[in-house]
Amino acid sequence: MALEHALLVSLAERPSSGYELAQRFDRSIGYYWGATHQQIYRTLKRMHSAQWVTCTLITQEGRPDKKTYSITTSGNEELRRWISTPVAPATLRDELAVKIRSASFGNIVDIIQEVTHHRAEHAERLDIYRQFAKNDYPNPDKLTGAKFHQYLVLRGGILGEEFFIRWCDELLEGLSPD
Amino acid sequence: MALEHALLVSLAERPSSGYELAQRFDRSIGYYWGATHQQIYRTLKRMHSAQWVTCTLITQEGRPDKKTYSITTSGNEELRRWISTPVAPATLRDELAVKIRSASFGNIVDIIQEVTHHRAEHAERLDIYRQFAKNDYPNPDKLTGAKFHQYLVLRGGILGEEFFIRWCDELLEGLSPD
DNA sequence: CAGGACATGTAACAGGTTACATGATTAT
DNA sequence: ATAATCATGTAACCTGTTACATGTCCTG
Repeated sequence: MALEHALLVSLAERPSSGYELAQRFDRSIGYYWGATHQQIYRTLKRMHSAQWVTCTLITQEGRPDKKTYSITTSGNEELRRWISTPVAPATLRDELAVKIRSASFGNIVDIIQEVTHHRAEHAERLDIYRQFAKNDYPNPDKLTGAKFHQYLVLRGGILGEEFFIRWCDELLEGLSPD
Repeated sequence: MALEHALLVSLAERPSSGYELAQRFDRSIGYYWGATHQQIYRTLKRMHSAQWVTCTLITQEGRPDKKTYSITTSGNEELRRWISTPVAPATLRDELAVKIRSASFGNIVDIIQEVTHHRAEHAERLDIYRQFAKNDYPNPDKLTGAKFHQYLVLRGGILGEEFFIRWCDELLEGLSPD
């Protein structure tokens, strides 16, 4: 399961609370592997039972207490083990495709509208990613190590949104409201 | 939920058994919305309770009996309703991205090998889709109706696999075994 | 004073995966 | 003989989503 390992990587980079991890999953990591805070809290608990992480309660004043998780030696081992274990290549899974296939059985105008909306959302995400690339990785050629790997993932996000937009454009070109 | 509606479209095209639907999900439909036979049987049962489909037991000789499902009027209504109800745009979800991000914490050679393997699988799928396009849709400009919509979905599959391959190429160019 | 940030959680449910089970016919 | 195709299912499990719950501090 990738969520556990995504959390392990995050914790290997720096110890964090569930709340902080959830925020990082909204930015950056979550761009290719989403998770809600509930999922994260639940998974952290399981990882704690497995002793992949330790948990320290930090009492704070003026703010709610928090729990800071850190990766353990056995968590690091698990991460290495997982990295060297092949996973299945991703498959596309877009509900829009199901709708396109059923276009003849419904209202074509509604479908065109929806494709337009999807295109806009993908374009918005692409914009965010490009901003991100510009601000955080201005000189990608000079990057090394973890930072460079993060950049490669961001590139995946950019190429992915470009693909979605191109497909939406083909759809809009092909579908006509007759 | 898209699986129900993908099955409704399939049944709107022609009445089928769960087994036949599972096969079509291996080909064509499953290229963008996968489902195992267990999922399909379970979902058909639910759809039957909802009266979106009718079920006829066909006794066969020399072969196991089968159940043929057909879409009902209320199933057609549900399909139309769903088509006109917006769904969220797809998000990418690739475990490979998680691995790339954790590349510094594991064996880089293993990761390069895995990217190579993913690239090969995506290239294989792309090949299949292109064959499919060539055989089943030789003159896309002249297509109309449902057949054209199917072609547009296949285009999505082709563009998607091209994207994955391009990303894998960037990864392989960027990652070096030091 | 309202709303957002901080911080963690329970509970119910929906959807997807994996393993196991059965059993006839046909092709190699 | 062995495997593949046809055909349907149960059961357990894992993952993901949605709603609800609590309570403080800070900012506008």
